[in-house]
Amino acid sequence: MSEVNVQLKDGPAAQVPASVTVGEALKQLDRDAAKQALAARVNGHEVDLARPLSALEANGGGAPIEIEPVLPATREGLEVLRHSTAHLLAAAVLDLFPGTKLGIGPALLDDPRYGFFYDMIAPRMLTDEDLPVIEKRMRDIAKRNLSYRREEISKAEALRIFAERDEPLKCQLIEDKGGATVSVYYIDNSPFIDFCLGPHVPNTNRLKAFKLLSLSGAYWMGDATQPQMQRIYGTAFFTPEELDAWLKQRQEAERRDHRRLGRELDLFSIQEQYGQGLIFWHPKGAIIRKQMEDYLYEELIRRNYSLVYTPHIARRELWQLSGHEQNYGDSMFAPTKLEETEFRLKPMNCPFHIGIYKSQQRSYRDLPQRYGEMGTVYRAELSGTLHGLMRVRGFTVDDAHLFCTPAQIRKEISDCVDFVVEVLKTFGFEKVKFELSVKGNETNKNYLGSEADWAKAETALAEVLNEHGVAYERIEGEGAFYGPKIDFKVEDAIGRLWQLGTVQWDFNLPERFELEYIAEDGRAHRPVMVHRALFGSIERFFGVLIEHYAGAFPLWLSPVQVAVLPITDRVNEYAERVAAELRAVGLRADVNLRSEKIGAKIRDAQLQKIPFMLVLGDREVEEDKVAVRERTQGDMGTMTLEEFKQMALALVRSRALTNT
RNA sequence: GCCGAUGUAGCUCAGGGGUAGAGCGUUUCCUUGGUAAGGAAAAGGUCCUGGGUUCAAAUCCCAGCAUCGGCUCCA
Repeated sequence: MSEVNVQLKDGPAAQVPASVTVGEALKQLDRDAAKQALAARVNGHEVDLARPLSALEANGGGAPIEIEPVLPATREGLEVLRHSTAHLLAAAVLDLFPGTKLGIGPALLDDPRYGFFYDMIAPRMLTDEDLPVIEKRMRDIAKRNLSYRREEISKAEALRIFAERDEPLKCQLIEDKGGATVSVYYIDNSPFIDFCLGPHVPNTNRLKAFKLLSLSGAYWMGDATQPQMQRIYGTAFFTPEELDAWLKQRQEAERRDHRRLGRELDLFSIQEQYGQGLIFWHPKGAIIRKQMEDYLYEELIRRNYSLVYTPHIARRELWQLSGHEQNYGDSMFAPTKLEETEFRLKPMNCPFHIGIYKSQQRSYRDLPQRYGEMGTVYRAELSGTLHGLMRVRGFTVDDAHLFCTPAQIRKEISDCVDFVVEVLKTFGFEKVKFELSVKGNETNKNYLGSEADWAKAETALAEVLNEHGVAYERIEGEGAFYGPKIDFKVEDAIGRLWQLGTVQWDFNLPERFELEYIAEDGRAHRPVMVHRALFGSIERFFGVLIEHYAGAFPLWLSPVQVAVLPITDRVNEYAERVAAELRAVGLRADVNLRSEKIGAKIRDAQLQKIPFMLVLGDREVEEDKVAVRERTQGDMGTMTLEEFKQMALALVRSRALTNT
């Protein structure tokens, strides 16, 4: 019998019969690893443990076959586990609902919300009540310790098998993706078979900690014109402890939901009777917004922007000239007519800023022109997409448009990225995802601008990001049709990514509006235009901010900065005087005169996440001092009111993120 | 817009074919206290809206609206 040399990666070697499986070979090399392994990498390729070595390509020159276990607690291990659990889910559904047509069922590793899903079309619509039943069946199947069995068959054979089982979606996948031979996976003694590359765990009893999470619709191939399938989401871990910890963390995260905190802290509301997706900023939310805007205005002026204000509606022809009506008309509110003239609400501010640019002839000496505005826009978002402050129909963009010469644009973009980084730092965002979105090769997007334009712009954007030491992901096909852009996104409490600001290069509007400046040569030239937003939508930024701080804002943003808490009503007057003095220097102070014990007043202030409390009793009046309690540090002892004011004002002025 | 779920007091939620429930909050009274809940009483409801079934609907059925989780979209 022929023998082959095998070697554990970075480990011992051995000689084994060529007929053994990968798992058996691994056992010879490392008994412990073989026990734990979910799959293995053989010469760098992930395969099942049950694959015979003879079926895998031998190395030339007698070099040993390299085997590496795919272990739990690794990304690859988790992927195998979750992917196998998705198969188990499909097996359970097929068992319970014969005739179900399978779509796709991948593992999800980078989505903090879910671990896997399977898309399918069941003979009847599934409901939430089916999930526990399906989950139970999954457990039953898992306990039967059934094997995941791989087979390699010809494409024609695979098509025949899946056609026979009336799996049209699988047939389409095989047609689209399959080579001459394809691999299929069975779960033995179950009705399940899938067109799949693998690898998978050897058998179902490796799946011990999984949970189905939710049911939703999903379009086949992600295309809204295709039939809608049902998607079941779930997650899986190696141990029940890991699963429990994850579920618990998820619950914690839900407590940080900005919609919940918005209500509890009285920051904002959305009122059904006034309209979906329209935000009411309550006094406490509004004062935070004011701080955000003040900060930004300060920076705009410091960075030599010009502030502008523009209208909320404009003649329809403007949106036709700008191209918004043609390209985004579906998301614009319908026109409204006045004395034979049609107007439309603005979905963007750019045409207005262009109007200001065009209001006079521009010389190269006037450039760059940087127009900044908190511009409120309205977009007809589909009802199903609305989400708290994150996705709304009316919002305010901290919008700016830069008009410059080609020679200036590199510097302008660099300054924009610098600005972005500064803003994110000021608000304490550390985990930010930057994306460089560039042209793709889709045919449905009618890209403007030459290849050379795109290449030049992309290079400039990439270089600027590198210069600022910003890690980014390059995404093809995500660029706007009119130019490449830098987007940045942050996560909400449960890990959904939301886009905040953007820096976009525009090849389109300067052409459409025939923008010009007179250059040194005395002739008219076309300026370059950049769109730039930092918060993006102030509403969305606020929503993300609420979740980021779980409502416990830094002092400078806190709606109430100081809660003045008299212990007895003998000191109410002193408390009022202290609050008045705080307000006189610009600190936001509230006095709690309720007939409650000090513990209750402190509790109220803590729950409202007020940064500082001043506890005032007879002793403080006597000494003319205040007893300071900080939100997280607790009792800080007494000091004079003057000392407290200086401390608080210093924290506010520096926009400190913590009070230590 | 599409698929699924949900809609009961200001908030969080229980209940359920025949007087509408709790906790928190609110108001009033008592209490004047030293670093996360003092006591008592009261007020507070179109049980989302509209239709249907029924002697009787908040409860069952249908439709609509809104919200939630996704999908699609996202300048």
